[in-house]
Amino acid sequence: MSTFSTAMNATSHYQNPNPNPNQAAYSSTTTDQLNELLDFELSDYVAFDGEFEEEISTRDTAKRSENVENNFNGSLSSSTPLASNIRKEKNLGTKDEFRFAFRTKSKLEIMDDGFKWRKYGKKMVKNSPNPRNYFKCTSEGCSVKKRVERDRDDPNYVITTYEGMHNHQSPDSIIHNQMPWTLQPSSSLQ
DNA sequence: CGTGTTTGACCAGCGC
DNA sequence: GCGCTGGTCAAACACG
Repeated sequence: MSTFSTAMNATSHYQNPNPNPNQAAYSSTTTDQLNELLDFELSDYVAFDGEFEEEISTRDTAKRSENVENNFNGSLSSSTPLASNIRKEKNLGTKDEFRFAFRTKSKLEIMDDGFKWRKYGKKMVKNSPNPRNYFKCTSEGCSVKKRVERDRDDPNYVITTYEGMHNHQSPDSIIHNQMPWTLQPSSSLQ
């Protein structure tokens, strides 16, 4: 199966097995409302099919983020506010693993995406002054991982990469019956 | 005491 | 083979 098609379903039909881009919020609220509710902006995200290239999420981000933010701030109610932000990576490998990365303007590195994560590592990476944090989903039998790091080009942005697919519902969505991937800045995790 | 974080050590992959 | 780098492990630690 194509994992990219899964990603496309996720972006167009809210069937993302992973949390994320709170597109629903985009389509139903104004920028001001969003800014009031959330102190971050989703600025970019990338769906991967197969092999993931680390550089993709930071490559040329300055230019793209400008475009994205202009879109976001100027035409939020347009029909395709995110269309230009979806990028398909070449399928360079045969791995079936689902990977999904996006870039968020946020003061906080940790997004409360409804899932429960356990931090298992922190590493300084080459060519970046900021450490990369490694998380695993704590749900039993779920091996989804995510990496979180600040954009080396613009520390105001946080790059989050999800790897794998959740085999369960978001606990938060069960409790609150809300979109499971609605992101919220979290102060409960450090 | 249970749960989650920190952090140094370890391992695997890759380029030379 | 060796060194570099990214990713993971696990013991120690912190906290409620």
